[in-house]
Amino acid sequence: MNCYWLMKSEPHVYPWNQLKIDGGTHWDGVRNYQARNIMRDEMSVGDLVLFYHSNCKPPHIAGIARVSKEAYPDHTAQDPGSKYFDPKASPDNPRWMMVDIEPVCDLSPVDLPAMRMNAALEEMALLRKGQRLSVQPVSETHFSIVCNMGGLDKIPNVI
DNA sequence: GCCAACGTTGGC
DNA sequence: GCCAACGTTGGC
Repeated sequence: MNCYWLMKSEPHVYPWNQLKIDGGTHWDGVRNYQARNIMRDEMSVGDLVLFYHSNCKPPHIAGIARVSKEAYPDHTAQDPGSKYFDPKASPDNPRWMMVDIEPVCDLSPVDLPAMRMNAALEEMALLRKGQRLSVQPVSETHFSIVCNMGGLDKIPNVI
């Protein structure tokens, strides 16, 4: 079972700094089945997450988070006032799930061009053409390399 | 702002 | 179950 992930957020929607201020958050609003299935079926408490800022210049990984709660129904799907409302979601069939994450440590930003220039990251899902998944698996090797590029000597030890 | 690459929807 | 139309993502 994979233990390393990458999750995307647009900094003007929910930036890394906000996660640090909040001390943790529920990852609501994922409306893609593949991403949902990863959260629902594969993520465990303690798994580490690269927190990626998309849709900014340059896109970059800003920090490391950890999964602090396993998947449970995303209540925003059943809230007509939410922009994530889904009329097909119900208490019987919540349809969408989320996990909780909390910050672990900062990285000095690892930006996308730098990652593209690193041949060892060539196979990383994030760098593959057309890859849009907002929640994606990362191999331990790739995770470790990104940690190094972000100024850490190794993957942080987290329970 | 453009647009390629996806994913989803819904008529048939 | 096919697939055209449409919507979204997200780098550039």
